[in-house]
Amino acid sequence: MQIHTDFRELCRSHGLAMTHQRQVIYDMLVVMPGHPSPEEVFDRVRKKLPSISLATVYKTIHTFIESGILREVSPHHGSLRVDDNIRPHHHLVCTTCKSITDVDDSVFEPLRFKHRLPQGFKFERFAVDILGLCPQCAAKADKRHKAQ
Amino acid sequence: MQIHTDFRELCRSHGLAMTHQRQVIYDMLVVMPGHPSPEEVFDRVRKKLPSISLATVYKTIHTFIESGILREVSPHHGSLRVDDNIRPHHHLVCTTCKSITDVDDSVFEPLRFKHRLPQGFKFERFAVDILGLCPQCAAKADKRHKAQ
DNA sequence: CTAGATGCAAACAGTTTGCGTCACT
DNA sequence: AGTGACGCAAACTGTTTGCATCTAG
Repeated sequence: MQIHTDFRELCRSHGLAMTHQRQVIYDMLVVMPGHPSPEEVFDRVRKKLPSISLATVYKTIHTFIESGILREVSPHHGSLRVDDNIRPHHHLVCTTCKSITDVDDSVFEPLRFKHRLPQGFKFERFAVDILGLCPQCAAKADKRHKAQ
Repeated sequence: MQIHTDFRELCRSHGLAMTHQRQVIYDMLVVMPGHPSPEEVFDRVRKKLPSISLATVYKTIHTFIESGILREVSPHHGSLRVDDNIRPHHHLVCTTCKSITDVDDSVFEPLRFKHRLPQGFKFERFAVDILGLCPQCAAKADKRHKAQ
């Protein structure tokens, strides 16, 4: 499923040091179904590496995310956010500052299924995040880029 | 923007008791832009209602969500979830048990913008959640429904 | 040899809970 | 009058940090 079969190579190509812990965490990650939380990863990695600490799992996952080896499922974990907008709409989400702005659902063509959903899933609605840089963060990134 | 202008009526139609705290929280909520967190709501409500407690704000927001007056922006707050799938895909999310399953992005026609995004927003990618009931939760809900 | 990774414990942030009191219906 | 809402403090869960030690490059 992954392009890199060799973890050592994967680390090198992303500028990361290769450690035993990282190897075991990564191997576990790609094998666990359903998008595990750090705690779940820790519980399983622990069985192979009894002395590992939860802090290391967190740090490693963040390192993987920053280097692009992994993604987080959603930019919205962290805190409950309230939506009082009852009209159909989607969210413009800044990947840097995490700000959320509404856009009307007419910004794009209605979503149309091409295939059936997996058997037994009872569809309710879509929630679409349009990820990118908000005007403020885009401007800052631009400046930083020019300065270099 | 809201259909109900009268909060007392809104409560009645959702089977909720009307209290001063709920009124102030609700008024604040619809006025605050950018999908505030409970803490942010608390900070502002406090200025009008100095004796209110954070716990009440949390309880009230949950009450509003359960009764359908509000929604949460995302079903994914709470804990970091890791995604090792580098292929374009979307997520089937169960609104009851919060389980997440991947579906290939070919389940529906590619998203096509109809209008431009707001000026200055630098688009990166979409993240689509397909919300509904997973097979297990759908089956349970069905049983419960028949039992009544 | 040295920068950076690990493990531990303590600190934090966000959220929930138990319980006595108070207020809507 | 009775059910449920409120306020407070304490408990909990998920996450981060500081620091001493160890290890990959």
